[in-house]
Amino acid sequence: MSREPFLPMLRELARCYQAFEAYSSTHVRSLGLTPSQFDIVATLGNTPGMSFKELGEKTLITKGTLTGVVDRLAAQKLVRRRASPEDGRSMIVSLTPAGERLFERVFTAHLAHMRLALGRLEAARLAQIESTLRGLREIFEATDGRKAGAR
Amino acid sequence: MSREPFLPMLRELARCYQAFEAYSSTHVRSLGLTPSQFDIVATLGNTPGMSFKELGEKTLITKGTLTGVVDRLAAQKLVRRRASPEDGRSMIVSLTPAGERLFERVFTAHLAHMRLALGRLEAARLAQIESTLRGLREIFEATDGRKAGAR
DNA sequence: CTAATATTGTTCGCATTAGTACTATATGGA
DNA sequence: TCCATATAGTACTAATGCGAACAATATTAG
Repeated sequence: MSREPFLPMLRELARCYQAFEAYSSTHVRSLGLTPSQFDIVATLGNTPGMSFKELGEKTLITKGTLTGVVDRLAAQKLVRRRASPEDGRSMIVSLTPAGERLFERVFTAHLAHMRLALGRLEAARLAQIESTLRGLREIFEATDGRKAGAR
Repeated sequence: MSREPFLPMLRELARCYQAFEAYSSTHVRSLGLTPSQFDIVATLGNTPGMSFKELGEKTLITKGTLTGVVDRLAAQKLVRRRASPEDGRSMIVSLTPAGERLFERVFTAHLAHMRLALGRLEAARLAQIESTLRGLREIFEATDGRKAGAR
């Protein structure tokens, strides 16, 4: 068979992320937003707005997807686009007043929901988990996938 | 602001999983499969087949999605459905001979690719990461999201 | 046995996702 | 200046992904 010692760990990574997503997104959807829409509203809250590029980096949504998600939020009058005064290629996305109100309501509720699950974890434990995750992420980011055949 | 101590950890969880997905799926796609298709082929490899329910549980793909993914694999003659002899509601999915050949080729290549990134991690370190992830997952699974308002 | 209930897989609607090609604009160097 | 290249966002395609409704079959209460 395979006998690769890292497979159980990878399986647990996928299951852990799925469990987080299931816990978080069920609540987000009950508030009337998709997870992506929530990410965007939460990221734009209490900011003067930002470019698609910056918004994509913060939310981990690729630009092709972002166009569509912002389109649907704009159709609901929750965000607005305006041209960047500095870069003719760039668009600034920001919350409308209705978007700000939604942000206040939904972000607070979602924080409370997450606190339900994670509120009992101590700071040191949180830091340890975060450090473990960062270490693993850096391994993937540092590995050059192009030389897949190399030893 | 928020000042929730768990937010940085959640952000790192999302980034870590994304980095894994990016590393893994780029390679899988270069082999001609989508990540979901690869998961299914890898799960069915070296088995006599299994029901949609079991396949969905192992791959973390929900049943509604699974129908479509299996449809597309079946259109490529890589998997086949047959009725379960035990349960009239249930379908058994298994690899065709072409699917078996694909499994051998693609699974081996993907393991090598993952070994590139993770091969240097020691067993103890892997176990520690896995344990951290399992602990976090169990917190999400144990928390009843329905009483979101409760203390 | 029979009605109520649960489970399995499919279908549907809607939204996201990655990848690629494309347009418009910026930026660099000759 | 002018050209080559890089970058920002959009358009497009194909494939997930989830939730809800559905038909067929199984299970259980009575």
